Amino acid sequence: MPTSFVIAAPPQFDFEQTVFSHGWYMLAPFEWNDASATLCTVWQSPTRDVLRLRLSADEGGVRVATLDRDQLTPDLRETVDGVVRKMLNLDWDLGDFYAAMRAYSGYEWMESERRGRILVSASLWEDLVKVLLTTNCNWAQTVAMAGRVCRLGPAHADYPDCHAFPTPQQIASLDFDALAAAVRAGYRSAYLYDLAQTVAAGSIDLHAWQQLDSDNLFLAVKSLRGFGDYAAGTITRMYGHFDKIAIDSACREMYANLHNGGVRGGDGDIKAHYARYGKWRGLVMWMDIMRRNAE
DNA sequence: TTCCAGGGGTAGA
DNA sequence: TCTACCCATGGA
Repeated sequence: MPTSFVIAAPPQFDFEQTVFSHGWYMLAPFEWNDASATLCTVWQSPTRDVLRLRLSADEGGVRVATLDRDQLTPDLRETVDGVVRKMLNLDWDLGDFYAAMRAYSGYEWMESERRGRILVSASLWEDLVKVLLTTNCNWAQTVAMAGRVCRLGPAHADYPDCHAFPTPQQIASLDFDALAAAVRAGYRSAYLYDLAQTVAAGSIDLHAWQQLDSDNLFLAVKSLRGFGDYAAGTITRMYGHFDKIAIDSACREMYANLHNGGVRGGDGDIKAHYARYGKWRGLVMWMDIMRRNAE
């Protein structure tokens, strides 16, 4: 029997706008159910229980159903609460963003549609892996590679096809050739293995990274092998810093068609265009990509 | 076959 | 700092 509870959300929160803030909802262990408008995921608790969580919109905020429990201990409920808050970035206050954007015509929809909140994974480690898997490949390949990585994670006791995302220790403990064959991520496999070993060895503290300011988080991500300006800019945006522009092929295509008459501009042109939005530039750029994709 | 996708590392200038 | 080239993978 499932049990559920509601997490209060800020007034600017919109569940589906957050879920669809980018393609993360398509990456395992996330799974969107269109008929029920629910986001399901599989999550491993600190005590190594593999649980299925189902998130949905609720009048009070977000309803969280734990499908494998008829009740939760206070400790487990607090931990689940924290993970869901993190995934939906419920602690972001976008009021200043909306207020700043009122000075620009053409962006009224951001506030009226309660856009700007971005879905992330249960852990920074998982987000780093997934960002790495977006580099230099199309989206279908990213989805496939993320699915294969997730299948290396711990399986649910009663649903063997349900896997939580693997921990760095689980990836690091694998033989590299076996990992590469299982994931089929090409040259990215070496970067994935490096990251897992670095985190597993305790050489970097990803919990501490989440307390860093924008510049230092950007530099920390860029210090990892396989992570450049795009990857670092994407991670900083997902973790609440918007003063960087993560330029990739989608950004260049969007800029050409939305702001430059169909003509491709240089990366410097793109940065110059978004500089007017100050500390919000990265979020405005991302919203432009989402708007372009929706056209 | 060739190109390229939600890029990054490296060598050489 | 900038450019050219290379890097596995898989779909178009």
